[in-house]
Amino acid sequence: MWVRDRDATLADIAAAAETHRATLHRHFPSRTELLDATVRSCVAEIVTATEAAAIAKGPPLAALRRLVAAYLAIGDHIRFLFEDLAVTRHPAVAELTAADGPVTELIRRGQADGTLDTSLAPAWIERSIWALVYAASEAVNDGTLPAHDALPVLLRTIEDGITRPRHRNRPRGTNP
Amino acid sequence: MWVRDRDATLADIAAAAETHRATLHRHFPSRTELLDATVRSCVAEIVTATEAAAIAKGPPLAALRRLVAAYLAIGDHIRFLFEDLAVTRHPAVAELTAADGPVTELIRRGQADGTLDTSLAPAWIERSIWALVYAASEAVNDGTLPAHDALPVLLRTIEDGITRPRHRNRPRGTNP
DNA sequence: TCCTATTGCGACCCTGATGTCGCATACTTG
DNA sequence: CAAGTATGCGACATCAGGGTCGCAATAGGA
Repeated sequence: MWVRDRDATLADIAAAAETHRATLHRHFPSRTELLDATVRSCVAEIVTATEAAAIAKGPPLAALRRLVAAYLAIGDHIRFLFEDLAVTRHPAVAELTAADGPVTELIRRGQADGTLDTSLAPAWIERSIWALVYAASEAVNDGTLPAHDALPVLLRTIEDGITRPRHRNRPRGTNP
Repeated sequence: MWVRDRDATLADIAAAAETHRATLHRHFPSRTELLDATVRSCVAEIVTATEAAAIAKGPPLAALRRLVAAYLAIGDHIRFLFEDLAVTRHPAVAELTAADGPVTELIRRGQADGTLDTSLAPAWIERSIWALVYAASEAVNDGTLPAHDALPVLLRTIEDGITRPRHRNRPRGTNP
């Protein structure tokens, strides 16, 4: 796979790509440019997924669920961007998370219509979603969480936390 | 501070410790031994905090709250251990998270007494707690979340998720 | 078929970081 | 005060990894 470990040598990466180190240098003059390109590619993937989820339309909670599902589906990319601080601090990634973007807007909509907790700051809600999506993806990746439960479990955790439900009257989950 | 960046040169670390690189080598022959020692120290800190929270005693939810508060208080250490994959994979850390330890036991107790959701696997609950504690610590660290709200906000998120409360009848939080 | 672009491959240099030593200088402890 | 210990300090060896180059082989298109 790609740059699984940031420690990976260019030789390792080339080997993983079944090519030669020199060839790698022909495409990406320096190591940092390779990293940049990879990061940008991943960020683009996430942006695409976000747009595909049509966040701005429909009830906020449903939109949020679509978004989370979309993110979980590209968990590899999410993990790559957030598993390494040096990558996470990359401008492109920082912009993705820090910015007051469409996700923040969605959260505000959710708070406005009474779906989401207004006592939590949108920035924190957004961050906690990222954190849980990352955790779920990691869990799926290392086999702790079966892939087919991952989404409902993740949604349940994000929406209602880990305590026992007091009353269960809202539909949830996307699979039967 | 310590090994804030794993990329930090030994010279950097020595400088940060206001000492000389050679002196560092006298204490820790190799770089990896230094890392080991630091990781072990952090893990020990966490173990101590866990024990101090007296997890095994009292109502599970209250115990969980004590635990989360304790973890948040040593957020620096938690971040250090989890912000870098190479560190996270360190045997000592892996043992801390993967093991079926006292926290897992606490979660089982919580599920048994009806406090925690039994539809979520204990391993997942444990992981999501780590993820949210990490996220909160990070948020406090970078100024996104005011330090004084961090704990109640974190507990709220862990326990009830991000959706609007249907009924609020349980006391929460440790500060007025 | 021939021409061109791309790749494989090995050799090379260079930089930066690690690890080692020897010595001079405090600092503490008896 | 004296001995032993820890530290500051610079010099040095080593080495892994990044980046460059030239050349042969191959593929692919006109």
